[in-house]
Amino acid sequence: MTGISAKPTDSRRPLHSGIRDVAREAGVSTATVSRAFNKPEFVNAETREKVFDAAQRLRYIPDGAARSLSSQKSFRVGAVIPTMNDSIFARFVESLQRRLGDIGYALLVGIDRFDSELELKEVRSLIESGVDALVLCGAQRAEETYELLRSRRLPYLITHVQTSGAEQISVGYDNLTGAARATDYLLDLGHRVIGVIDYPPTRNDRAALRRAGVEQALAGRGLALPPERCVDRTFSIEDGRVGLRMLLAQDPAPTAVFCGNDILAVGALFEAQAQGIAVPERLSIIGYDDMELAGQVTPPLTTVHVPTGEMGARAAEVLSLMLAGKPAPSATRVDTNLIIRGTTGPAPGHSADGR
Amino acid sequence: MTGISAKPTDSRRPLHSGIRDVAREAGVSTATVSRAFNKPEFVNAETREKVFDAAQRLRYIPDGAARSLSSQKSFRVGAVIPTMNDSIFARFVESLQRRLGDIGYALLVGIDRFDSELELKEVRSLIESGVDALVLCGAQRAEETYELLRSRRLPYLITHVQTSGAEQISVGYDNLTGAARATDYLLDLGHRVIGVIDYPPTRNDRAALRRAGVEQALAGRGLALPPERCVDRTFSIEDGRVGLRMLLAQDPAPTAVFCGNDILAVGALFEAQAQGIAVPERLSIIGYDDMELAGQVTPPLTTVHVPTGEMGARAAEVLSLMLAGKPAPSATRVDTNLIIRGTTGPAPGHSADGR
DNA sequence: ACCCTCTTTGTAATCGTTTTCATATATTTC
DNA sequence: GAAATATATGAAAACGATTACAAAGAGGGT
Repeated sequence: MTGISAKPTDSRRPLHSGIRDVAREAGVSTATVSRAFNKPEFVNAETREKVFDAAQRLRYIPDGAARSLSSQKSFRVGAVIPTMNDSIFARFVESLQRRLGDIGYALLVGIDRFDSELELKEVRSLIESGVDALVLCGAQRAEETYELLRSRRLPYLITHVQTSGAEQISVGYDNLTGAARATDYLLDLGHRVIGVIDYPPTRNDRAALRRAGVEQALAGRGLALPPERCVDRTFSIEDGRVGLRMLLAQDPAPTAVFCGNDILAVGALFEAQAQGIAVPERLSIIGYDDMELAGQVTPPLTTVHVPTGEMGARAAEVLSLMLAGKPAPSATRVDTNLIIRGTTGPAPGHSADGR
Repeated sequence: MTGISAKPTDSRRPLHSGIRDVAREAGVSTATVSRAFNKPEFVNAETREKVFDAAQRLRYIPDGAARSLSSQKSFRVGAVIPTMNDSIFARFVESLQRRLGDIGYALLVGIDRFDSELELKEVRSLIESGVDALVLCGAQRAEETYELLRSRRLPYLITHVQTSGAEQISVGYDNLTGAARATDYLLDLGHRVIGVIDYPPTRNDRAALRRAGVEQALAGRGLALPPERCVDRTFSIEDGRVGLRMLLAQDPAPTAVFCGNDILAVGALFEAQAQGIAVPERLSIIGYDDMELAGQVTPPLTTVHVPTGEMGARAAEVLSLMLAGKPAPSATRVDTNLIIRGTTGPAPGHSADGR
C-alpha cells in the first residue's frame, strides 16, 4: 500500500542535484565535496578529481542561498550609482562587474537618480537581498545610510571622490584639483569671466568639489565666482543647452564655461553653434569625464579625463582585499588630467601667448 | 564558574537581531513574525502591529539568504546585456531595475560584450548566485545556454526582439520592420545605392533582422543588397566613422546609409562632415534607437525610435507575472517608429517629390 | 616500538528563515 | 446547541550548503 502510493510522481524530489547527490556519486561525504570546491588544497588530488567528475556528471551547481546562509557570505556586492544615463557611471559599472566576476563575485545594482532618500532605500534593499560589501558614489549621503552601514558592520567603498579620513575607504579622483587645473588653463588663456554649469552642488559632493576647485583657481588670481554665474543642471545635452543660454543672457556674458561633465559640455557646444557663436574664438568650453563623444565632436572637446575603467578595476581590487578581511588602502587615487582639444582658446581680445 | 566564563565577550552573538529576537520582543512565535511580513492578511491586525513595532525597535532586516533557502525564492532577477556602453542597454537596465525594485526584486547584471561564450558564463554565475528569473537580449545564443535554462527550469525573458514561437516569452520590438520602414523611406527619397553599417549579423540576431529588413525593402523595388555594401562594426562613434569611410571608398558610393544604432550613425555623420560631404544633400544617414544625442546633433538624426524605457517597464511587468507563476503573454511588443529629422533628404539628382 | 605530527576524511551541528501541521478559539449554520 | 467552518497562532521540520571537531592512517624521529 504505502509503497505503491508513495511511488507516483515523487513530486518533491528536487529538480537538480545537490551536494549530497554529488557526495554519493563520488563516494565521499558532503564535507569533502564542499572542501573540494572551496579549499581544494585540503583534499587529496585523487579524491578531488572524483568529486569534480561526479559534479560534472550531475551538472551540479551549488545553491547560493544555502552557501550564503551557512558561510555568512553572499559572494555578491552591491553598487548604487546615480544614473545609467551618464556613460561615466555606465562604464564604471561595466568595469566593476567584469572585475568582480573574475574574483567570483556578482554585482547587484541600485540606481538613485541623485536622490539620497532613494539611495537609502536602495542600500536597504541591497542589504536585505544580501551583499558582502557595497560601493557608493561620493561621500555625501543621508546620515541614516551611514548609520545603517555601521550598524550592520557592512564594508563599503566610496568611489568617484577622494576621502580624507582614515575611517572611510575610497577609490576615486580629486575633483577639486581637476576643476582647478581646468580653470587655471582658462585663466592662462586670458579668460576672466567664467561660467559654470554643473549638478546642484548642495546635493552632490563631487559637484561641490568641482565648484570649489573653480573658486580656488579664480581666487588664486584675485577673482571671485558670483553665484549667478553658476547654473545648476544635471546631465542631459538639453540641460547643457539651456545652461549656456542662461549664462549667455547675463551681462557680462562669460567668455568661457566650465561644465561638470561632458554631456553638459556637448550641450553647451551645440547651443553655441546653434546661436552662431564661434567656439573657441568667442567662447571656450571645457568638460569633465572624457567620454568617447568628447573626442568626436567638432571641434573636439577640451576636457578633464577621468579613468573610469581603471577606477572600476581598482575598486574591484580594493573590494577583494576588504572582502578577504585584509587591510585595504584607505584612499587609492586615480589621476585625472586635462586633455586640451579644440573647444578652448585665448579669450577674445587676448593674445595667444598670454601676454 | 561557567556562568562567569561564559560572560566575557559573548563573541558569537550575532550582530543584528534575527526573527527570533523579534518574536521574543513581540511575544509571539517566529512563524507569526514571518507571516506578519509575508502574508499580513493572515495575522490579526493587533498582533501584526506588535510585530512591526518590535521589528522597528530592533532594526530588524530579514536575512535574504535564509529566506531564499527556505522559500526557494531569491527575490532577485538577473539580466545579461551586451554592454553598458550603448545607452540603449544602459537605459534599459535602469528602467528594469527601477520597476523590479518596485515589486521587491533586486537586479543582478552580467555583461557579455556580444560574446555568447561569455554570456553562458554569466548566466551560469547568475544562476549560482541565485536568481528567480533571467532576462536576456536577443534570441540567438549558445545551445548550451538554453539547455542550462531548461534543465534548471529557470524562467527567462527575451528582450529587444520579438519571438514567434509560443515556448519563449519575449518583450521586444520588430527589428525587421523598423529597418524595412527606414529603408523604404530612403527608397522613396530616390536613393538606390544604400549602404549598411551594423553589428556583424552572424553574431547578433537583431542585426541580422535589421539587415533582413533592409534587404526586404530593397527587394520590394527589385533591388539587391550586395555584401560589400554592408560593413560590420559594433558600437562606437569611431566605428561609425571608419564604417562610412569604407563605404565611401566604393564605386558607386552609396548616397544613403542605414546604421544599426545611433552611435554608428553619429560617427558616420561626423565623418561625412569631416570630409566636407553635405548631409543630407549629398549623403543621407539614418540611425536606430533614438538616443538623446540623435536629436541634438546638427543636423538632427533621422532614426528609428525604440522605446527603451517602456520596454524595461513592460519587461518588469511580464517578469512579475512569470515570477508569480501566472501565465504571461508570450510576445509583448513595443512599437518602433521612424523619426524623420534632418539627416535624410532626396537622393542627389532626384527631385524632392519623389518623381 | 612508541609517540608525535601531518594529511585526509567523515559526523553532525549550524546558519535564519519559511511552511506544514496541529491546535485552540471564535463564528456561522441548521 | 451541536456540528461545521474560519481565523489565529505555535512547534518543529525543512531548505542545502559550510565547518568545528573528531578520528584514522601515514610517515618520521628516537
